[in-house]
Amino acid sequence: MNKTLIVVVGPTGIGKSDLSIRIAQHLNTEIISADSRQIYRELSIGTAVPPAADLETVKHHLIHNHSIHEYYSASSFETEALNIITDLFHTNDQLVLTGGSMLYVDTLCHGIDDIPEADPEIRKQLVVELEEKGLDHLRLQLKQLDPDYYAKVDLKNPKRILHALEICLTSGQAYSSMRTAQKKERPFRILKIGLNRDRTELYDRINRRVEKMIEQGLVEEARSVYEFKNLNSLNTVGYKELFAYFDGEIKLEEAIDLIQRNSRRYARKQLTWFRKDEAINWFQPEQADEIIRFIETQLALHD
RNA sequence: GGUGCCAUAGCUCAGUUGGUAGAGCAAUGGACUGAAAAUCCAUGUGUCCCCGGUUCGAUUCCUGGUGGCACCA
Repeated sequence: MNKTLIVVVGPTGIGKSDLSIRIAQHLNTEIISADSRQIYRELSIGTAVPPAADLETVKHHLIHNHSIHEYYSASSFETEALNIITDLFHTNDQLVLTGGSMLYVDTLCHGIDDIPEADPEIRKQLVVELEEKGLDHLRLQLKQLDPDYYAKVDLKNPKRILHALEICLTSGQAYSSMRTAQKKERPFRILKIGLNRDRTELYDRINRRVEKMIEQGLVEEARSVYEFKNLNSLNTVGYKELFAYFDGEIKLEEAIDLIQRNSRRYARKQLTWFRKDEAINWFQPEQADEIIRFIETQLALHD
């Protein structure tokens, strides 16, 4: 197996994009993005899509390749990313995957269970039931249809209950019977690089980056998609807070503060997730040279 | 310089009729398999500004000090 996928992870605003470009240039290869919001072509500023110059320097995949109106999921990502990767490995021995969407990275590295897509009508119906009759009502249904999953699911999390239920109702089978939790083997090697830095510095950078986004026109970008604010794709830090401002619920200053706070929390959540992944080799952002050397060493080991 | 008010968690403040204290926000830890930048759970010890006094006991009352604010000179 002489094909290697170099996976760059870390919290938002840490410098993953710059490092990935550096690595891709060094290896003369391309980058696949694992970012659940950069895939939307209607969004650029608030999702921190790399500048055009960077996108020209190194070829990037899975950026701006969908619309906010399309259905998308971790499973869609697995399929798309795997197709591109398989294809590119015909001409490259190494590829770079970079992104902060924890579940997407995980799905690509380890796979996700083969579960049918939920019937949109059933989902719609369940959402109505949740609103009108409450979570208890859905819980009871799940208890009957899939007692095994009911026993281990987070019973306070509406999304978990609703999803399990919609799968049971769509497929006629228990959701838990389709959950294998088996890790898929990939026909390539995965080398994970994690980026982290002092928490205070990271937060400073995040705060400043948000201010820069505002200067670059984030308010206008958010306004251009305001009419679709109920789409899931727009339930996103940087947009939802500005929608509240457009609705007259908060002042612009408050919206900006909230974007900063929610970005900080997102970064913390990413770190919580990545921390438990023992395959990650951690570095500081300014260690680019060391990282390149580390990758070279690791690649040589397997030749 | 004088007078008055204030000093408690990272911030804004509440409170203890004297028995060493708690809200909001911020922050932190965790969960996570088709909505994941989503969704959900959990977490509050801090010289109660400092020295001294009264008291069995002071963060609380008193003297002095320091710092801040306001007003008067």
